[in-house]
Amino acid sequence: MARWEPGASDRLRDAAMTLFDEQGFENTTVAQIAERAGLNRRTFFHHFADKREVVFAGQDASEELLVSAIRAQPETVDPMRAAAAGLAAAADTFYEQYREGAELFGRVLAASPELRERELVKRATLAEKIAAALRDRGTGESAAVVAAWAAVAVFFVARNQWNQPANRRTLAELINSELEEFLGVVT
Amino acid sequence: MARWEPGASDRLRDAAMTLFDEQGFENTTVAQIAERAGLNRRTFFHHFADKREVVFAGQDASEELLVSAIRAQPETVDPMRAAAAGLAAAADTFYEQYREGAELFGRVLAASPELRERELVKRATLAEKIAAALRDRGTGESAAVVAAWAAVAVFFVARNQWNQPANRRTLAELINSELEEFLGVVT
DNA sequence: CAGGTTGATTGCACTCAGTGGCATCACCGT
DNA sequence: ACGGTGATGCCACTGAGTGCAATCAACCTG
Repeated sequence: MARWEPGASDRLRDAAMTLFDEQGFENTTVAQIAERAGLNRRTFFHHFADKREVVFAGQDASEELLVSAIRAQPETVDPMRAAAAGLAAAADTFYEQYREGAELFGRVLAASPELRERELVKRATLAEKIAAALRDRGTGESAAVVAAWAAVAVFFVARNQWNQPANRRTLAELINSELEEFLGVVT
Repeated sequence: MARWEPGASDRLRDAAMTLFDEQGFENTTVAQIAERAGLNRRTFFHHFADKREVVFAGQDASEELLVSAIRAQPETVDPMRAAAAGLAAAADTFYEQYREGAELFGRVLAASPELRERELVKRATLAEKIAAALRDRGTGESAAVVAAWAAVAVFFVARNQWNQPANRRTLAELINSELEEFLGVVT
């Protein structure tokens, strides 16, 4: 077996997710992950900053899309609808084909407080990006931050519903209906 | 010196905050904190679950107040205003007297990504409590979560402004003005 | 006051995450 | 063939967090 097998990151990620699912995040050591991927422990840390990051690998790919979708919204659309439209666009392109992966991801995440903590960082950076895009559209400094966090909350509420096995609606649909439900109660 | 000096937790917390401020969070070891507090390293972990928790010690004291203030709001008040009123009430009682402490807290937090990550967990549990209180008032399941996160965002935006040295307004005032600015742009 | 109970503190040994430095290897262009 | 580049491997080290058992101060009870 050649030492230079391609796709080291992917192999590490697959090994990690499988082990996390089987044994739990805390009961899995980085050494085990590396061994299953046929790599060295040290190599794991060349690919991922820490043990938690491997779970979220490649999730920022959708973010330029998100931001440009927000910018593409007409000036007349209010900030929350603009942000939600961006999230729905990103969801359509990147989420709909991942149902199986999303289930595994959700299961692993739900089982580990440490991973849920890290996910909150992802939420926060997402909210920051959205807020910046909203500011560029002319929304006030503070209102942009609040609207961004509200939109992110809409997104995650929708994603939870989308992850339920019984669900048959698309993520974008769920985002829009959650958004309207929220806007309905605050006016 | 008796071995049984009272206030071990407080001493540990003071030692930790001072050291974090002087040297940074990552450059400070638990052993240093314990030594400065005149205690053993192991004792630190009997008082705090981990090195990050010491920074947030005693912050949940205001949460019953928050929840009861939300419940005390008239039925006619919309969810976001109810949540913000609760936050303002908690702010009035617990924050206004801590200006100096809040500055130190803010400085330490701003200097450490690890601590900001942990703070997001605090935000999330706060949002959960608010959402539960809103549901009890009759707000729909999903809208309650979104409104809660939006209210929490309002709170933290306001707290950031309140922490600025130039600021002269109370935290409750800032919460209300940020809230109205947000509600103004989403309608 | 002796003796027992309780809870806070201590000490030790251990696992494991994460890091720094350096060697090694595969591959690519010339 | 040769030098460069980047991915991988090895080793040793620091420090967080844990499990377990011993110790000690204070308090209670008879």
